[in-house]
Amino acid sequence: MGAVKTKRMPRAVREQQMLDAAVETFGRRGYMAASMDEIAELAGVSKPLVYLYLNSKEDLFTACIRREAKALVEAVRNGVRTDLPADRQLWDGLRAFFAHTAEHPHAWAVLHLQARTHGEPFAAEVAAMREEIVAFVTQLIVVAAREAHRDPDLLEREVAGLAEALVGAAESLAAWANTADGTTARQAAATLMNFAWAGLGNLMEGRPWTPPEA
Amino acid sequence: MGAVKTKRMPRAVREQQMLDAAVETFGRRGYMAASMDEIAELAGVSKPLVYLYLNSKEDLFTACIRREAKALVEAVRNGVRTDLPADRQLWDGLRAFFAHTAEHPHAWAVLHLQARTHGEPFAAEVAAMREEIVAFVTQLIVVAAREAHRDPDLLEREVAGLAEALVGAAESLAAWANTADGTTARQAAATLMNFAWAGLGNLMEGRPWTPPEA
Amino acid sequence: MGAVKTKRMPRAVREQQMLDAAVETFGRRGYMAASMDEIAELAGVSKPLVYLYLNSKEDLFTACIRREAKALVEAVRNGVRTDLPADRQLWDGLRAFFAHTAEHPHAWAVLHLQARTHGEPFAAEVAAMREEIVAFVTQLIVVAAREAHRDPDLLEREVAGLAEALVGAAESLAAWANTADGTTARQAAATLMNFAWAGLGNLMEGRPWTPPEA
Amino acid sequence: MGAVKTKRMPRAVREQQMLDAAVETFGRRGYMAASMDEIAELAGVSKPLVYLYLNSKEDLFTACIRREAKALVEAVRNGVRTDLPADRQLWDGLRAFFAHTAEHPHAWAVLHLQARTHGEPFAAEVAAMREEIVAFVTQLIVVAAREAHRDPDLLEREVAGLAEALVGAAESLAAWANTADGTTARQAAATLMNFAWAGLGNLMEGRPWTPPEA
DNA sequence: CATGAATGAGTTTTCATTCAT
DNA sequence: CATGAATGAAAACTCATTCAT
Repeated sequence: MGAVKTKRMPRAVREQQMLDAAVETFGRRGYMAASMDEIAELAGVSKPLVYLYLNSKEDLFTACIRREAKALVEAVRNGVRTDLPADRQLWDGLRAFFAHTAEHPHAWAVLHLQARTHGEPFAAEVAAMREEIVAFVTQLIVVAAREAHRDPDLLEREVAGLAEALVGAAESLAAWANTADGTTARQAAATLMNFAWAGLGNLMEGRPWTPPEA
Repeated sequence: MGAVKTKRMPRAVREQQMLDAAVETFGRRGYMAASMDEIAELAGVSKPLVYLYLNSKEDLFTACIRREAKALVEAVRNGVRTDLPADRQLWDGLRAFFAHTAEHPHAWAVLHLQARTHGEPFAAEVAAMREEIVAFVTQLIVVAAREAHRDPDLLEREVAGLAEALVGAAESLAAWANTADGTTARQAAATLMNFAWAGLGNLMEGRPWTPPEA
Repeated sequence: MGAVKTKRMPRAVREQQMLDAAVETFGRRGYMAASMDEIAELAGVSKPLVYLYLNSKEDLFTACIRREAKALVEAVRNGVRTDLPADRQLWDGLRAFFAHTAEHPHAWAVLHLQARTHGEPFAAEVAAMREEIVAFVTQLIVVAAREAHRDPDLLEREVAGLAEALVGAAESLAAWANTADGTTARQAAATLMNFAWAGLGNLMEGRPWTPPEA
Repeated sequence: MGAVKTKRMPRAVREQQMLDAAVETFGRRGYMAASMDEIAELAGVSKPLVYLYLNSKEDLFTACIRREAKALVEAVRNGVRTDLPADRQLWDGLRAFFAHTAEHPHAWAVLHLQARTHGEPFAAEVAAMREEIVAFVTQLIVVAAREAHRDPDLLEREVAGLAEALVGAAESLAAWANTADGTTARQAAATLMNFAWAGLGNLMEGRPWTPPEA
């Protein structure tokens, strides 16, 4: 599984290999239990090279978080077409989210578990990403309320908590969805849409939402 | 801060003091960063005594998880009267949950963050507790469906995911709720009830839920 | 040569053994080149014990400097009887100094070479000791001038430099004296007395050397 | 601060730039703490080039010592006119010595502190230079004795120690003199002349200090 | 029972040094 | 010539864990 020991690679490439190895190791073992030795070996390089390029264990971890946070947000963004109705956007976003976390379980472990468990420098990094997603969801809810011709002011005090709960539920279901095979990713999204959108709709109007194309 | 150094305490008491110290230290520093030295000192005993009673760091951590998992489940159980309607039970359970996690932040950190972040032996321990709670919620949903004269079989495939999502949302909101003061604990429960119950009700019937004695 | 590996010694004793080993190693190899491994092995203990008792390499080095500086000053002090005439005091002090440095070459290397070569924290420690000795010598010169019924005010501006030069010369001769056997220690003292005291006498009798042109 | 990165310099020039950088770095940081990376960067060349020209850290350090020792001896030599009387030669030599060490503090640190602190290969190098200076001073003393029409044989056994003490005092005063501004360099020389020459004169006029009790 | 004394094994990190291009 | 890429070896420091008393 370790990369083929090719010699003399350009720095940018080697750095990505190191980050790959680091994400896997941090995700598997946890931040503290992961040793730089193991990461270096998995990356197929010597430890000094890891330090030369990434400075320290902390910096390496931060680099992992940044790369994976960016990748996750982009995956969700790319899964959504902003010209579609809000419910469709949420549905697509959820599916992209579950698909990405299922495909990159170590990255998800780093973001969801490790980064939050090891102090401010790292937690803050992930909190920023999370806020971006919560903001996206919040905006979707507001748009949905507007589409339903509801007065958004009335909902405003609830929206923050709702978005927070929705994102929390999604994060929680990610682990659940990733246990079984790919089908469940879609199912998870469906479950959550029903759970969330129907609830929201009920708040605002009263009609359950159903996933498109069966 | 450390317990008063009283000599000759019965073993059971000493063990609890050690677990108190361990939970606080594990919660504060994380499993790996917590040192047995610090725990022993905080407990007011010598290190060999910790080993005599609790065998190893792993066993000590496991003992912490077990004790706190049990305490949390009991807190939720004690907050609920099974002779009341399902929605009331859920509402009471959520409030008890948020109250307990707010009162025992280190214990909650151990269960929610540390235990899940450090490999199977510990994660499994917490998963067991979680399943107990999910089962409780699942049963509440089934009862609610029955109270609403709905065919529970029709819902069965959804119920697992719903309960999972509800619990996940609750866990997620626990951190959110614990940031501000006690009022928010209640608010968190209310938000979650609206989010969840209204959605469920919608699925089954179509009536929003409102907290009692607002 | 390493201490006999006796187990379970009281802390105070072990600490002295460690300092012995550290002084020898620092003196022999230099501060940076000395490894904690080597010191621990020479002391006949494991490295963690060295850290447990002396905290860090820096602290260990500082402890060495303090102990040896104190020992050297005390050796000189004990060699001098303050009720004797000034020249006799200087003679006795010099002999004590040369004897002590000859008997503890590693300690002298630590104080004279290593401590001054590795930055403020350490240099300051030695500078304090040196000032104590310079002050002692300065006072002897003043007393000698008074005994010679000379006006000390006239000399005041010179005395600082003279004491400094005398101490410097002594430090320099210490290495020279330590090369050969014990006899040379006495000879070194005699040489220095001749060098210094005769010069001082000349000064006080009003026959200073004056620089050419201006 | 680093030399301007000009391409294609003749080897001799590049080597001098490297030595400049090395002397500064060794003087500032100490032999062990100085890293080849820092030296190469300060010299404005790549690390392999340093190795190509100077072989190893040890060789580089030795080259520094040799160059600076030679420079110091030459500075003293050039400051002295051998056709003048001995005391004048000593006075001029001391002034040249203090001036050179004040102007090249890093070089002086390398010679006086670093080289002597890091084992035989280097200490020997400096010892050679020192002996050259001691020999020069010894010869001056002998000449002075001859000028004073004294039998030099009588003094022979003392002269070595006197020269040693004089040089040691000078080395010691170099640090002292370099703390304040240029004026003190001259003062240091004067102090030392007074100290030394007067003492010598005393000796030769037959008024040596004699140790008590034989 | 309780503890001061002690350590094996492992951690992160740094550095002098060398190739392949 | 010149350099970016790469590493073997070792250093300081920590920690869970155990005896001897």
